[in-house]
Formats: sequence, structure tokens, C-alpha cells
Amino acid sequence: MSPRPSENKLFNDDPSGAPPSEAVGYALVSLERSIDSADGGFTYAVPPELADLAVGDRVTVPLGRGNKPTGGIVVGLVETPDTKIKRIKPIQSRERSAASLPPDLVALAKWIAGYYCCPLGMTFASLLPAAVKRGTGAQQRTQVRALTPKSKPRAEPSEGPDPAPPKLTILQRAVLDAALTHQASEGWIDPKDLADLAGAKSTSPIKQLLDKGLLETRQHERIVSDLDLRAQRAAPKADQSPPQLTPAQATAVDRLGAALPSGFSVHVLHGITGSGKTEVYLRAIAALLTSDFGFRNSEEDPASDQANVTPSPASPPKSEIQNPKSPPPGVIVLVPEIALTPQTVGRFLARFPDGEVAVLHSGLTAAQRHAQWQRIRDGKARVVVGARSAIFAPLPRVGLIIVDEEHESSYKQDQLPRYHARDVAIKRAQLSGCPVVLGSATPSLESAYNAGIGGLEVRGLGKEKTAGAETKPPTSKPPTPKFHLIELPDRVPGAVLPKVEIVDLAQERQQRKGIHLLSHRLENALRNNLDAGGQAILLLNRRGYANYIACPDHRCGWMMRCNHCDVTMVYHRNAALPTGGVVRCHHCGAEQLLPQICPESGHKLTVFGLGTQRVEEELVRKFPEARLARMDADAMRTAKDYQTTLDAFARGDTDILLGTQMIAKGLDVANVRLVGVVSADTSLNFPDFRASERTFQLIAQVAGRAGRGEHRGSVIVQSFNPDDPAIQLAAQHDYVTFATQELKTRTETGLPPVGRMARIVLRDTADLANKKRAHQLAQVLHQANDQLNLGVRLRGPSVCPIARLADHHRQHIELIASPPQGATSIQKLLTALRNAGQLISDTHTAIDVDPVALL
DNA sequence: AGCACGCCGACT
DNA sequence: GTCGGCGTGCTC
Repeated sequence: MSPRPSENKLFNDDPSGAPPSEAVGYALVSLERSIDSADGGFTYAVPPELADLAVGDRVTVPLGRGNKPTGGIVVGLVETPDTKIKRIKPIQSRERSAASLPPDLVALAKWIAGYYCCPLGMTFASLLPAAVKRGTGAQQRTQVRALTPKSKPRAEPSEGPDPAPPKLTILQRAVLDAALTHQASEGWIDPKDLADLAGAKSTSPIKQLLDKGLLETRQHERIVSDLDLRAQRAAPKADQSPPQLTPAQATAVDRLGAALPSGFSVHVLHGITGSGKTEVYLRAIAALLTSDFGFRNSEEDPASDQANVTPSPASPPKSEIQNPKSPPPGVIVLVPEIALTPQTVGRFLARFPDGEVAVLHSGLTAAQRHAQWQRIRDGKARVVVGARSAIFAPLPRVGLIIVDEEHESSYKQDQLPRYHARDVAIKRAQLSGCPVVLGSATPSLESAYNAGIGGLEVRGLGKEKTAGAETKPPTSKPPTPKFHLIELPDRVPGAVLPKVEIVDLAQERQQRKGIHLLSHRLENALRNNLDAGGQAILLLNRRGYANYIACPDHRCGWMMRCNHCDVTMVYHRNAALPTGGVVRCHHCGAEQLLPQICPESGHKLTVFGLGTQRVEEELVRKFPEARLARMDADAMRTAKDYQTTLDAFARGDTDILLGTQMIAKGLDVANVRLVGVVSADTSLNFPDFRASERTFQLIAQVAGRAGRGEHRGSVIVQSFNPDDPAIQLAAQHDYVTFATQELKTRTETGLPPVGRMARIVLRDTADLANKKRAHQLAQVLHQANDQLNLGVRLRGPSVCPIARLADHHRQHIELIASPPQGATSIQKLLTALRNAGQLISDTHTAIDVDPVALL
């Protein structure tokens, strides 16, 4: 094949700047550059040979003086371009169709770019894996199939008509039969596979058949990848059949089953730890896969009012994504990255056919990711299990979305685009007209609020309708919870909630000399548990040995801080070093040897505070015979370490597993009878309005690891604040009371989820210039806020809780909006400034809508 | 993001 | 007198 000449001509003959006369239309192309234009892209002329260009196609266009070839996504097609555009260049070429995006993902990207204040091109960069763009691992393969007269009638003039079948050897006959058999089910096949199928040792009989004109070939793109999901399939257990459902599970499955054909809806699945949420997911997925109901969009548009999801003006008309001849629906299952273990994936693989499941996570190689992506896009894999970015899985049609452990803050991306996968999931479900399930034992307060947990009256549909300009026709609906609540209040039969005990560390310290990170109570419980042959989990949400290195002289008061950040350095022990260890900054990674004396007063330095290393040391001292494993970011270098450690623990080869929050999720080991929280205060003392919520979640989640077998589990929580409601209520397994109280506080303070929030962080190596810019921006924000009469509360600029990070001084401005129109007013304010070019997210400016971290 | 234009210091 | 520093602004 020779290159099409017209392409080159279009690209070259452009001296006058006039659009080529042969343009058949114009396309709005979002470029893979950080260009933030209001309409989302640049206009290019569509050359005749690309007359069938569609939204979602990936194209190469000339950009700038040098007409540098630049990649982009077609986000719109128009007949006549905007007259304000001086010059319109033609699209250079279209990329392979395998790298194009389904139209619903284009609509989703537009929403994300608008809502999270991120240039559309960057949003696409995050949506479309680089491996897919580059075509990593793609190889052209020759495939064959039997040539039947129907499939390709071809005149063979040299041989003339062949009424009699040519003579075939036995092997050739076998190959042809195999090809015909295969063709009935699958079609094309690799020559090597066909030879294997026919029992031939080489492909030479295939060549013979090709020469005889009985087989035909084609070139087919295939992605070479060594990811074999079958290897991850869960080991066959004794009970291969799905377990009997509890009544609550059965009700949950029924309700989700009823929702499947009914368009968009949101369901909060609040199921305590061990209540069998995963089984509910599996049943709902099975129901979806076997269903044959038609495509249906939601009649109303409730997503527009949900706490974190507001419609963008770019929301497509329903007809744009409606497709009368829909492919069979698939499902996306989001799981926190940390929980994406072979065990988790194995449960899905064990229940659904190998070929139907695809897995997406950060550990895949580029070629593996590409291969998974393509299987999803081609409709081969209908069950997608993956971490945050799997919400962008290119399923031809989405019929169900599940967000497991929806409260997990790791669903929020901390780089551009700063999206929250849970909220994107809700938006995608709305665009696809399908249900979304948010599952958790400790739902985020956002979900609790929207589902009516805690008895708060959610601002209903009616009220918000009156607020914005782009509202829907008024409804007479009374204010009702926007999300449906499904509860699994009991553990599956045989499992009982553990008993939780709180140990007052202040009291302990009075009664006992010396430094003990493990209280008497916890120590005794560990001893008894060991003697009884039980396993234990110890949680401490802090790495290292000690997090303060300070001068013991109170008059001096020197404390070791990072040279580049405004935080204290953490001591990490390393016996191999002459100083006994290093000090490390957990924010910028700076590291140096542990200093011995105070640089100010010359006293010998002391270390205090606690970390996993120090607990490990104490455990070794107090339980020398116990088999101990430490699991934190320092001890786990690779994903494999993590797996090995977990496997050993699951096998019972480890008595005590000590670790940071990475051990709090998903671990399901029957023999864990004791869980200890070494310090509940680390998360409680965080300068963040969500500190209580995080503490409750952490304790409840880790407590859920205990007593999953026949023995009732026990949990010991150590704290200097034993009376704190978050700790008390977690100990009582009382999520609803906690949520009720916390939502009351949030209502009083106007904080999320009742109010809405965005945060702008400005950073610069020059402190003064940074402050100045922050004040200017705040002023502009105030002006626009007053002019548009939006009523957004503006706080700051003020110094961030971490005032300096990696040599950059940091200022922030907080935007808070209260209901009823809070949902939209922040976005209106940000969009107004963005379109006026006064708010650009760049290296100095980070805009975080619905922030989860406020440091 | 690139890449160019543009206006001020140390060099052949 | 130039080479080149990276500040500012534009790309359909």
C-alpha cells in the first residue's frame, strides 16, 4: 500500500492560510497539550478521505508555525467553523481505529474537564493509556481460515475451473477439517494454533493448503501480552458452588436486579465487615451478564443534584449516546489499588469465564494494559476489575458500575485531573443510564448524606431545581434521599462481630515505668492469643522508628526539620549504619544520616514518637518466639513482597502481622483472633475536618479483620483520647450514630458533604511573590463572586498546614458553598474565571475540587 | 506542553 | 559587536 497522496497535499499546500477547498466539514480537536480553551479544542478542516470521521477518533493535526504533528481527540463535528478563527489547517491523518474512544467516554471527559477544572486534553491523556496510544505490543499477525466459495469467490484463470477437489494428504485433510470446525465458532485462527489443533507438528501443511487455494489469509493486529489471568484464578475450594445467601443479601441482590433494567440509579450498599458484600456484587454481575434487556436511559436526571456530581453545560443530549442496536452490557468493578490482589481478582475469575474478565491496575506492563484495554473495547471482556482509572474502561456499553470500599480516599487522584473515581462512576452511570453501587462497611459521609443515613434531610430535587439556569423542569417530588440505601446489617452465618476494648494510654503511662508502645492489656492479649495458636494483626498508621528528633534541653527546643519542607524528619533505624539509622522526610524523600548532637546547643539528641519499626523492636523483645512480619512502604519494596507477606500470613506461617493502613483492608484470614490498634491518635490529631471520619473508618475496617473464622475476635484500641466519639462509636460498631453526629457537626460548620468545597493551592520557591499572587487571585475571586452573586464563602489566602514542600512555599484559598445552590455555584465561579483566563492550573496553581486532603 | 520571540549580561 | 539566559505568549 502506498501513502495516500492527498494527505501530503493537504498538509503542504497551505501558503495562503485559506482552508483547503475540498474540506468536507470541520472538527473540534482536543489536543494533547496543556491548552485550556473554553470550547475544549481547536478547529481543523476535515479532508474528504476522512469524511467518516467520528467523535472519539484519535487524529494527528499540524500545530504551530512548524506544523508540528500533534495528537488529539475529535470532540465535536461542525459544518461551519467559528468566524473568529483566523486560520484553519486540515487534519493530517487519523490514527488506527483501535486507539479511538467510545463517544460516552468523550462525554465523560468533557464533564471531568469542566467539573474538576482541568484542560480537556490532559483529561484525555489520563483517560487513554499511553500504551494504547503508542500501540505497545501491537503486532501484525497473519491469520488463516478455510476459503469457502461464499467467503471469497475468486477467479483462478491460470488453473481454470476446478470441479474436482484437489488431492490432499491426510495431514492436509485434518488441517482443513480443523479450520472448518474452528470457523463455525470463532473464524480466523493463527497458523500455529491451527497446526496444533490438527495435530500437525509444523505449519507446512497449512502452506500447502494456501497454495492450493483452500485457505485464505489476513493480516490482523494482535497485542502480545504475557498476562495470563487463568493463573490468578482462585484455588478451587471445597465449596465450588456459590454460597447460600443470607436474607439481607438476597434482598440486596433482588433490589439491584430490579434496578438493572431501569436506567440510572445510585445504591449505597452499607454492609458491615464480613457481611458478604462481594457475594452481592457477584450475583448482580451474573444477573447483568445473563440479562437481555434493552438499553434505557433514565427519565429524570437525579445526578445533577448529588453531592459531588453536577451536570456540566457540556452534558450531551441523550440522543447522542443512545444507540438502538446496543452491544451486550458489561460491568466495571472499582477496587482500591491496595486491595487489587490476586485473591480479589481470583474471586471474579472463579465465578465468570476467563475470557469475560479483564483486569486493570498499576502493576501491568504497557503491553498487558494495552491488551486488556483492547479486549474490553472489543466487547470480549465484559467484567472489568480495576483500580481508580478503570472507571475509564472502554466498554462498548456499561450496564452496571460497582465501587467497592467507596469511602477510600485513594479514589481521589492527587494529580491532574484531580477526579474522584466514585463521583466519576456516578456520572458515568448517569451517562450510560445504568445503576451504580457504592459499597462500604463505613460509607463516606458524602454517601451517607445522600442515602439518608443519619436522618438528615437531604436537600431534595425540588429545591435545587430553582437554583441554577440549566435546571430541568420542576418536579413535584418531595425531598427524598437521592441514593437508595441497601443494608447488610449482619455478618454471614458463623461470624460474629469482635469485642472491642479501648485502652487509655495516659492511665497506662502513669502505672508503668519505661516506654511501652504495647500496653499491659495488649501485651497480655497477644500472649494469650499466641499461646492459643491464634494470629494477630497490629496496626500503626505511621512508618519508621520515631517521628521526632529533638534536643532534650527544653530551653533549646531544637527539633529536626526537613531542609526543603516544613515538616519534622522521621528516624528510620538501620543497624548496618554507624549512626544506627537515617532520618527521612516523608514528603520530599530527602534523607541524611542521623545526627548525634543538637546543632544549636550541642546536647546529645533524643528521638521520640512512634512508628512501625519501633513497635517491631518491642515485639521482638517481648515475643522473641513469635513469627513476625512488618508490612509498610519501607519493608515492601515491590508488589511481590506484599504478596509474599500476605500469602505467608494467610497460610498461618506468621503469628503477628504488623503494618500501616495497608493491612486494614480486605485481609480475610480466618485465624485472626486479635487486632490491635497501637495508636488511634495518629489519624485523630490530623489538622483536617475529616480526622474523625478517618479514625472511625480505620478502626472499623481493621477491627473487621478479626473473628472471621470460628473464634470470636477481639480488638484492642490504644489511645490518649479514649473518650473520643469516633473511637467510642467504632468500638461499639455503631456507624449510624457516628454518621448522624458527624453530619450534624458538618451541617453546623457548613463543611462537606453539606457544604461544597474547592481549594486552590499556590506554590512558589519565592515566598513573597507567592503570597502576592495568592492575594491577587483571591481578589479576582471575590470580584467575580460578588458580580455573579454566587454567595461562595472565600477563606484565605492563608499558609497551608504544610507551609513549605520540596522548597516551595504554599498558600491556599478555600472556596466553600452552602446548599441549596452550593453544588453549582463553585463550579460557576471557577468556570467564569477560567474562561476569562484568570485562573489557569499550572506549575504554580493547583485547583482541587472536592478535596480530600487539605495539607 | 513546546516553541518562538524578545530584551538584558559575559564572551570571541 | 554577538551568543544565549529563560520570561511571556501563542498555538485552530
